[in-house]
Amino acid sequence: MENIVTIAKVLSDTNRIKILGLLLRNKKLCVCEFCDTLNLSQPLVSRHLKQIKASGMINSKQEGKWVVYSLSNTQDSLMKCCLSEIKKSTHDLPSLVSCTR
Amino acid sequence: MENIVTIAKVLSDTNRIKILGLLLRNKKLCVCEFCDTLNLSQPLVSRHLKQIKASGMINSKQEGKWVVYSLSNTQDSLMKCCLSEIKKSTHDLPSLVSCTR
DNA sequence: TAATCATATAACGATATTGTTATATGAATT
DNA sequence: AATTCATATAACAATATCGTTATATGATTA
Repeated sequence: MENIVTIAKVLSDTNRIKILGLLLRNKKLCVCEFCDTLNLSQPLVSRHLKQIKASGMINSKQEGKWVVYSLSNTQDSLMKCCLSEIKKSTHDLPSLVSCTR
Repeated sequence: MENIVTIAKVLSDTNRIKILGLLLRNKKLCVCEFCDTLNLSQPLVSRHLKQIKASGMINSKQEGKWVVYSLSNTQDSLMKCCLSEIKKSTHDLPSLVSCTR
């Protein structure tokens, strides 16, 4: 039951859905790519990423100056189901503003 | 995307999960049965039911003195997936305290 | 029609969440 | 070593949510 609540809390915010939607279409993304693509402030994105990560849905890795986030490859059936729903419902996200440095 | 957020908000509270869990095992239940079975106050249950109903997951019907709630029969794939998860994770709910009048 | 029963709503305090601005940290570059 | 770049954290106001107590509503029963 706690697992459901945990996932549900992650998915109960539009910006976090968008972040996950972007990750479904791009293997790995750094923080500034979320910011620039979704037009969200950097601290806001950082905190959302932290919340999502706490649920186990994504993980992060330092790569040079950047911290790169990607989807965890989960076996959890609810997560898989939710991710497929997110993919369907985020087809209209702005196209990626890449971090080119 | 709003559909996901709507469902997620419903599922982001343990008591609402329990309410749905009870409804998965009992076709129709009146408010006092939720209260007595889950040991929750009547106003709290009423409000949770109202929130769940607003999402379309359940519906209600006046039956004499009672208002009886039941699951909507939805085609929504996310809802179906979530309900099946809730069923799995609520196997340990207290046994129903029926309304006997 | 008055009383009772079942449910809904209102009002409240406590806590959580969101987004903002300011600042800290930590890695790379100069 | 100092600066710059990318990210994280802190502090804050605004809003939302949870659970409680008190009360209103609406249907049944006496």
